[in-house]
Amino acid sequence: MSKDKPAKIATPQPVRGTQDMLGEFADRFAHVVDTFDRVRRLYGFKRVEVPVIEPTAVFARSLGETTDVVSKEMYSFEDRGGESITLRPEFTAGIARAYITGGWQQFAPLKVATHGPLFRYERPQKGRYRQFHQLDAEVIGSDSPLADAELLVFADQLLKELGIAEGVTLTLNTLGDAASRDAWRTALVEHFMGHRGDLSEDSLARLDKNPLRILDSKDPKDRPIADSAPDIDAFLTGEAQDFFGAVTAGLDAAGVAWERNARLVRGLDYYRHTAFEFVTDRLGAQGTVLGGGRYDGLIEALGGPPTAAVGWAAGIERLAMLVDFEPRPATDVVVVPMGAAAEQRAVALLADLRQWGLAADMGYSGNMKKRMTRANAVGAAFAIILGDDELAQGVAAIKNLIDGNQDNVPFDAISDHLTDGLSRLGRGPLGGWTLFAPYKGE
RNA sequence: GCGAUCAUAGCUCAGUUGGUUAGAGCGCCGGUUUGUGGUACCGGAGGUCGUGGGUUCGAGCCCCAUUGGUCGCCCCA
Repeated sequence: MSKDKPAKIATPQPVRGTQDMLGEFADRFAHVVDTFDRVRRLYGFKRVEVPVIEPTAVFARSLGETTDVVSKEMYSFEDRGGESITLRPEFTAGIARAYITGGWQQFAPLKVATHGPLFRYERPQKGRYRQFHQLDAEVIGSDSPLADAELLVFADQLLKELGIAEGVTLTLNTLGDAASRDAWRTALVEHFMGHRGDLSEDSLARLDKNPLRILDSKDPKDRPIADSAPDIDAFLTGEAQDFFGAVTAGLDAAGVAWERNARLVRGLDYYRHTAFEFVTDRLGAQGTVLGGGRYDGLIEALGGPPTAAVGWAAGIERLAMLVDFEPRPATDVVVVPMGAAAEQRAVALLADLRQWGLAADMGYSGNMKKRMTRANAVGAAFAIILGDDELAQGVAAIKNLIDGNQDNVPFDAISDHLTDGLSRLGRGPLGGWTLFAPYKGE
């Protein structure tokens, strides 16, 4: 080992497509989750937690072996016991598995919500990560269109409370029941076969794997062929038609705006009937902010009893990017002690402030000037200055950092002084958010 | 898996056809103000120009490779 040139330690880089969040984006992220958690209670959805890892079969069987997610995007590995384990690429399959193995049939119809990290081995780009995060809501064990409608009204209210509903539209389609879907699929394959030569390369591959996906192809070559393809409407059974009608009637009754998009399909195999996406043009190539649909066949495909279910998921990062907000300053009051005696008294005062519900802080070190500078930098409304002079008089010097006024306040009047001052400034006593968007708080 | 594009200080960036000691703003530290922040002025620290090769008398700049970021295709939230 050389003494004058120690080998430089190479810092490990973060895994591609993962992100560290600090400051503003972390605040936005938390705000999305907080809002979801509040709204979800209004709709009676229970919080559930499910594992981040599942046996690979949970996803392979439910999403469809040929889907991209399963065939090339899963983080799978063998554990020490030789079992194939996969980091969840979505929530629905794991929740369906839990429903079966946990005996949750007894609670049907069951409304559950969760959120957390998901993993997909994809090329990162705007609004797309290898570890990403979703909000998720499911209604399991009901074949009523009221469940579909309720879920959509829930999603709509969530987006409104996040203040992003204006740039986002709900697009809706039906894939029909199994019989409708099969008949439609056959007709589509026939139609596309007739135009084989004119299809894009990607769509030729889709013709084998998932012909429905040709319908929403972005390739201009495909558009005329896709646009002239038959809609599902002609193939819908009477029941399927009634079902879709009931869903849209529910939306209309609840005042939720929607658009029919007959070209909207879903990539995963398990979807039936209702399929929907809330889309925006503000996220580059990633238009979908929240998506889902009905998946009546999934639980059976996992070996459970025939069970109807609907659900949706929303990308937290994508929502967080759309949210337009100003974080409220995190600290209201900063305590500035001078000298050892004052610091002891200040520690006691700091504990009181926090117990009164004020967002209060005190630096670990620094002279007065430094501490005042920091108090200002964090956006505090008040600095409480404690030195020997104040201790001798039994007062604290409280400086209003907004208008610069300073008062000597007896210790027993500090609480009232601060509370009054904060309310005059429009700051509530507890940490919260001041939003441009309508947000009513708890 | 494919394509485009970028990489210079903690951050955002400038760097002229290749030419001495690589610059700015912000931030940080110190001072003007040894008990007072936000404005102003003065000073300071901080960079092996992503990494490795090559061309050249000479490379931040040109060439090749590699890694990473960003954006797009596929697919998806």
